[in-house]
Amino acid sequence: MRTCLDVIAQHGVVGTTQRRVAAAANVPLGSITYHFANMDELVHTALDEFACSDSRRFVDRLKAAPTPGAATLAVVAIVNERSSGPCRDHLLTYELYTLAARDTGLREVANAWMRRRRRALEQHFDPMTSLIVDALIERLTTQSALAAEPIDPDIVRMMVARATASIGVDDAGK
Amino acid sequence: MRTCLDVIAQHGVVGTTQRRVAAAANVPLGSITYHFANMDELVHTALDEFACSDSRRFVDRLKAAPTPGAATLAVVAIVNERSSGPCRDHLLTYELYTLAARDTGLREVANAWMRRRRRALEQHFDPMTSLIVDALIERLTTQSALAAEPIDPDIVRMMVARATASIGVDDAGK
Amino acid sequence: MRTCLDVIAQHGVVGTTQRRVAAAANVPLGSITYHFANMDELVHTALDEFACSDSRRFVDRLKAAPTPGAATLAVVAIVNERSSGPCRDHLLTYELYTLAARDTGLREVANAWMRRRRRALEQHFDPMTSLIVDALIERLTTQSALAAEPIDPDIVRMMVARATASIGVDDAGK
Amino acid sequence: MRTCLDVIAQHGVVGTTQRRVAAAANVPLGSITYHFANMDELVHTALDEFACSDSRRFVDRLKAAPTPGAATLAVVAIVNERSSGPCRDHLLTYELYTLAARDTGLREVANAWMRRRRRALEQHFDPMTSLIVDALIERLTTQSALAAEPIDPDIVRMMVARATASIGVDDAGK
DNA sequence: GATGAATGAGGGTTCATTCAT
DNA sequence: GATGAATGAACCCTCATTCAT
Repeated sequence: MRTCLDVIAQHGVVGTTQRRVAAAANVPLGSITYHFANMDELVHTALDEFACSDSRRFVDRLKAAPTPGAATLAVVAIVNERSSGPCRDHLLTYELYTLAARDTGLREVANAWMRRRRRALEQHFDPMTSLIVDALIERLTTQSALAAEPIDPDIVRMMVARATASIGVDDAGK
Repeated sequence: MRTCLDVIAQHGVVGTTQRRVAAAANVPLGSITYHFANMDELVHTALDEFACSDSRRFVDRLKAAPTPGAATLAVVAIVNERSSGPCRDHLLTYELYTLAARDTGLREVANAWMRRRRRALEQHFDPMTSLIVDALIERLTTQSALAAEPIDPDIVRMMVARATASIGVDDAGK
Repeated sequence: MRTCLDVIAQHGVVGTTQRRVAAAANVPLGSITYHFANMDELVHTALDEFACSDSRRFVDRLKAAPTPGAATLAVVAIVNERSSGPCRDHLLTYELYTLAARDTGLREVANAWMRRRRRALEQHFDPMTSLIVDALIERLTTQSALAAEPIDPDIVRMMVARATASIGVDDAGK
Repeated sequence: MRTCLDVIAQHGVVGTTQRRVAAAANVPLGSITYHFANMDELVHTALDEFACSDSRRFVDRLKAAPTPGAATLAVVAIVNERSSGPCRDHLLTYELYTLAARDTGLREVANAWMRRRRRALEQHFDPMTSLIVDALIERLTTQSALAAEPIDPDIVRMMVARATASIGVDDAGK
């Protein structure tokens, strides 16, 4: 099952075939169609699991932060990790988005995923800031995935600080 | 050529075949392989053109804004339009991102696209704010594309205002 | 077992699979291969039973006729029933013929079936007439199964009368 | 195309696959699906052609007979040929019947075929006799195809004579 | 004895690509 | 230059059959 996600990450949904998954997982070809009625069901199940496990990691991380400041650092860490490491998660994220735009079933998966991330952020920040921070995380990840060189961690820190700082300012204004 | 983008938007890169494009464009099948060496080249060319024309519209729109306030309004308008209308542009955007994550050639196309958008924003905002605003635009667009109901325009206005407002505050602090 | 015949009648031998039979009979899939060594054996057994029960009905019916005239009426009734009702029997008959033409085992089944029918007729008619009547029954059944509208019962009566009448003439000549 | 009929005759519609037809015809596999949209279309087309050419031979033969007596001899000849030679035609006939019982498109093909045969007979005999003779032809053919040993030509002659003779008798009675 | 999970061969079909016209 | 007929590789999927339970 995780193998399927690896195949999707490597070849894209476009290049994900039963044969490739079966070969990568070292299981007979027939077992794929035996356990999953459809090719669609296979991809759906795999991406669903990805969305769940990925958001769980995200949520756990933010839950562990005691203060907004710590939460900010956690966000910075998340972005930096994604920027540096292999972009498997980022690739899968975009495959999910792309399919979700057309497949009603996956749409709810993607929605739930975004919702969970936002809720985790809202434990530390107000809703608007949370959405902005979430947007920033994704944008920075995308940028570093596409850019030739990784983003400077310092810049990431500054950007996240700026995005979260606005609350303080805003709250002060109230 | 534009027909190809329509096919991609409708069926995804996954479901884009020479036959479908040829049929949709009312051109003979052979002409596809005649003008484009590869299937990849066809998709590449089409998405390249999309990235150019889409960013051109974006840039023109911001260039027409005389003040940062007007630019803010322009951004709000852009988000609202994308949220309400058919999501063709959004679909193509994600197809582009997804392919770009794997295809070196398209990566540069996507990079250039993001760069152009950011530069357009930087005519009115500082670089960090620009990136945040850009992130916000994309996030809101994605959200409305996946959500069942469109986002409330008022909320969009408030969010963009918040994102752009931070500069003023920040600048004031300096 | 009767369920298997239903499946054959509905989908043809072409579309008869163990899964379909098992599902239709509400028995576990494994029980099919457990009781029948082969798929062929299953079909063979089913068609054999059909041939037996079908010819038994035919024979009983003719045996009940006291005179050649009553036998003629019985034949007319048989044709009319087959023409009007659901063509399950006719479908199975043709599946049997088609398979028998290639399968030696089923060939004997089909032969025995035709023999029994002929013998039943020969209780009332001479051999030649019996064969002609048998031929007529089948032809009329086929025709009504393929035709859009059922055959007029009156015509059936006349045709059968004509076919059987020849004996009288023949016998008179002797 | 004729090769397809050969494959059907040899393996039955059950065992007729694109690969087998392609191999038998010495054409590439792709050409099958290129020229025929469906597997069904292939079989339909092939059986249609068979029905046409077979009935044409039948019709031509009867048309060449100058008198009812000559027609009777022609019928006997037809039955005898079918009984002795390879049963290709008989096999195809039954495949056609079996499929026609379920496929609306082929049903018309089978109907037209039977109609043409009957019309040819009606040039020499009255309608009822024609139908009886037609039935007899088919029954004798079936019988010889399924029987171990071929039918005695003399018996065939007598049976056909009996079937056609009835008219004379009947007409005399009027 | 009875079951159903597992297998892999083979099915129809789609498709990018080639090349004679 | 432009076309579409032709090709065969590869796809998803169905299925009879096996065998551990």
